[in-house]
Amino acid sequence: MDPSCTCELCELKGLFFENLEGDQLDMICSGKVEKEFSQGESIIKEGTMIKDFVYLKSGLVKQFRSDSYGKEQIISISKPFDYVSLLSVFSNDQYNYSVSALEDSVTCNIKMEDIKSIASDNGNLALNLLKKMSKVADKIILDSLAIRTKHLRGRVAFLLIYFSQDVYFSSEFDLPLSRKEMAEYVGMTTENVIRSLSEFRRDGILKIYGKTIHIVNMDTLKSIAEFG
Amino acid sequence: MDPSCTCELCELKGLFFENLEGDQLDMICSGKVEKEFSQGESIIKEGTMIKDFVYLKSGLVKQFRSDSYGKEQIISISKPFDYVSLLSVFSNDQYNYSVSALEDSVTCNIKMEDIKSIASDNGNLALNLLKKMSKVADKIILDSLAIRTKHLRGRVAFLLIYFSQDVYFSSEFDLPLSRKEMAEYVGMTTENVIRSLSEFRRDGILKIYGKTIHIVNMDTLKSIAEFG
DNA sequence: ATCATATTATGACAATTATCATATCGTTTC
DNA sequence: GAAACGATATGATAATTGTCATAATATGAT
Repeated sequence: MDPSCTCELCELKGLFFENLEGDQLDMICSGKVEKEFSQGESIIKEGTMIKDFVYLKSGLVKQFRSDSYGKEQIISISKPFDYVSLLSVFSNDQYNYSVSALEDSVTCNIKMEDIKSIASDNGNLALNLLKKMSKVADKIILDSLAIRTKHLRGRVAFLLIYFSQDVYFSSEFDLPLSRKEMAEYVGMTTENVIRSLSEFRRDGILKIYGKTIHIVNMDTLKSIAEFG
Repeated sequence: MDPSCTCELCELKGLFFENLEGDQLDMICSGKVEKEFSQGESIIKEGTMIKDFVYLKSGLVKQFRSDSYGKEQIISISKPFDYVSLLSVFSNDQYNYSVSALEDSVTCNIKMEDIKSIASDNGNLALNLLKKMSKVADKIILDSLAIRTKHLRGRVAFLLIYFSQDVYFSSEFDLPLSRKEMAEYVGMTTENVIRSLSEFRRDGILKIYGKTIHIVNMDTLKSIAEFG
């Protein structure tokens, strides 16, 4: 094996390439390109040709698209170990969504041809991809159903809990989204996101310092996310 | 090859099993079970163990789940050539959704072990599955985003256009959903679905005879789906 | 520092949607 | 056929959400 290959040491190897050895790993390793993006930078643009299979090594990204009015809708937020160039990649030749960096991020890019050629030789890797993809797609669908049934306050609560429990593992964190982006994600207006946050602050559920959120009363917030 | 195998003649063979020959095709063929369901019958129940990979040979089905209030939400409607047991199948051990027949339907059921064992031997088949699955998941996500941005009348219009253009290929058809189910699909109340239909009738866009819908003015309906 | 600009914030009001009550129609059951 | 039931239908009203106006605060450029 190529001794200069660093993929063997990559903590994300197990994500897709568990069953990869020798020549196949060398192929991925020599063909891969790592790219860095600063906060706010565009990673993938809706409508461009798909050339690479992209996954996130570090940082946080949003996937989004424009609706028929030109307004942006956020489809999902992904952290490392989640896909980035997920769904369209195996069925389309161009991206259905855009992706951009919510925090400074690093991606690993592998040519689609390489992935496809290896997957067709290595069924276990293909099955692994299938498993991972279905999990990610499922989460997007279930989250979108969950959001749909909630009232506005519940949607904002849902989002705050997500950041606290799944992304930052703390009751205090900096929101990676503007109020406007939060609105684009949960399908409401910016004003109503702000109003919901203000109400939570007024009711002693949150402390808010600009983008910094401190969840004081998680239990109440959870019951709002569930029923309110 | 087993001469009694009928899979070779199945018009859906190309869907997933294009690249299947000899022993592998025999394995699928001898293990498969076809099942018939009458309109309204349950095909898959949320929460039960996944044993089979199921696809639809004929008919029409809905996939749905219950929200935290116990209310049903329809996730998607599938016709033949679309998946039935789509997403959860490769990542979960139990179903996240239920499936039931909107019309008399026939499914073909293949043991998950057989699919997995063949996919791990046959990367091209696995890639084919990946391609098909990502297409289906993508459609569900994009449809759900599209519905979310519309007002009530636009959602009902969207649904009617879907049935007319993608399922029945006619401007006159029998709705396979009750008004209540239509509401569960597009996220609104039954009363408002009925109201929207009544308005369309009043405005000369539709003729309605119970479950039979005749779209008289498709152009107007399309502009309502797009902007109204 | 100062200006211009975008984001956050709040209120008043309008539009949309849900809820509740009630009526009609069609189907099934006896 | 009559009774009972569920689906469809419509109106009145309440609740929710969006729109518009305006102000305060933060951010970035010069």
